[in-house]
Amino acid sequence: MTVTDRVPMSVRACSQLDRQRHARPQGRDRYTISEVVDYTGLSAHTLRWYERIGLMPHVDRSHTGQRRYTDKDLDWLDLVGKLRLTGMPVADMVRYAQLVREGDHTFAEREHLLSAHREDVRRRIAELHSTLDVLDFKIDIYAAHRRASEGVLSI
Amino acid sequence: MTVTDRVPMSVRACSQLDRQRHARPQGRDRYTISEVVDYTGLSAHTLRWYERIGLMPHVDRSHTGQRRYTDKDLDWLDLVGKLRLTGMPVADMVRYAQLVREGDHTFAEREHLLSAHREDVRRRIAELHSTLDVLDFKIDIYAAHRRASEGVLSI
DNA sequence: TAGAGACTTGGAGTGCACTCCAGGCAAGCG
DNA sequence: CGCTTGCCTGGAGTGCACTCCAAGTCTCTA
Repeated sequence: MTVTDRVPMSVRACSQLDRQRHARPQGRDRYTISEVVDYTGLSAHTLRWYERIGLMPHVDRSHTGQRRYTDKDLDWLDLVGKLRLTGMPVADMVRYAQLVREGDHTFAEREHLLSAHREDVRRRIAELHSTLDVLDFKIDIYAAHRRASEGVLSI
Repeated sequence: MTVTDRVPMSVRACSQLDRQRHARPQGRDRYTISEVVDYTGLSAHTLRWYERIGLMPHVDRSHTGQRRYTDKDLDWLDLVGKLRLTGMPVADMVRYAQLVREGDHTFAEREHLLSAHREDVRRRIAELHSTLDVLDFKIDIYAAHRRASEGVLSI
């Protein structure tokens, strides 16, 4: 019985318009953190934090210790972004990342985790639709009032 | 570029099953806080907090100072619950409550606020659908692997 | 080779939406 | 009359997901 299911504002704000505002720089396979920032829209802080909490599958480093992300990392961040959009708790994503690291014998549990989440997403879609009905109803009332006061109905 | 769009776990957990686990006690029109807790699924803490932040349209009191909610209050809490399900920030709901208190001359702004939110909800539904596609894809892979290892395809 | 700008770290801070606590009042019951 | 139960208050605490800071290192351009 508690809170917690967020979809970052940032995500909502950016989702359609600046999606892929920077296409993936093809084929280099060793991206700096700021390139990944441009690509994903996440902040560098957040990327480092993801790593700290175990949400990234071991990011490579340059000889001086700077992060170098691969195409595989970007693919992973795409998936994480999708899951995040649906409000999957970070803890669940970390669990999934853990399973991926553990190897093929965790396939069953991964499937189960994703299936459960899919059910959740379906339920949420249904909830949102039912809210849309309420919004439509309310908005219709206000719109009717506005049209009336604008004189459209006063002929 | 920041967080914040929550749908309480509580809400998601309760939404289908124990919806209306306690039907509205008809016609009394003076409900105690614990009756409202049963009806809405919100905690008493949360109900008092809603009032404190201006999300409730002035709740009546008994002669000893205890809250007495009306049917109108329950209707309002239903709407708030719907908006909350969609992850509308509490600040926005407070703004809406304010407009309602201010009277009919705020109809236009209320319509605008709800319309903007409706767009938001529609966008979120679309996002969720696109995530469903990704989940389906992933789950198919795991399921195919499982079937293969179960020998279904080894004939 | 100097300076700007990008990168590193651990840990502290932020904002949201609750959630709980201490201390106290009021009503009903044996 | 004492006891339990339900309610009241302001303010502090919680959990999540970031977000920022300080202080230092590295890299690139002029």
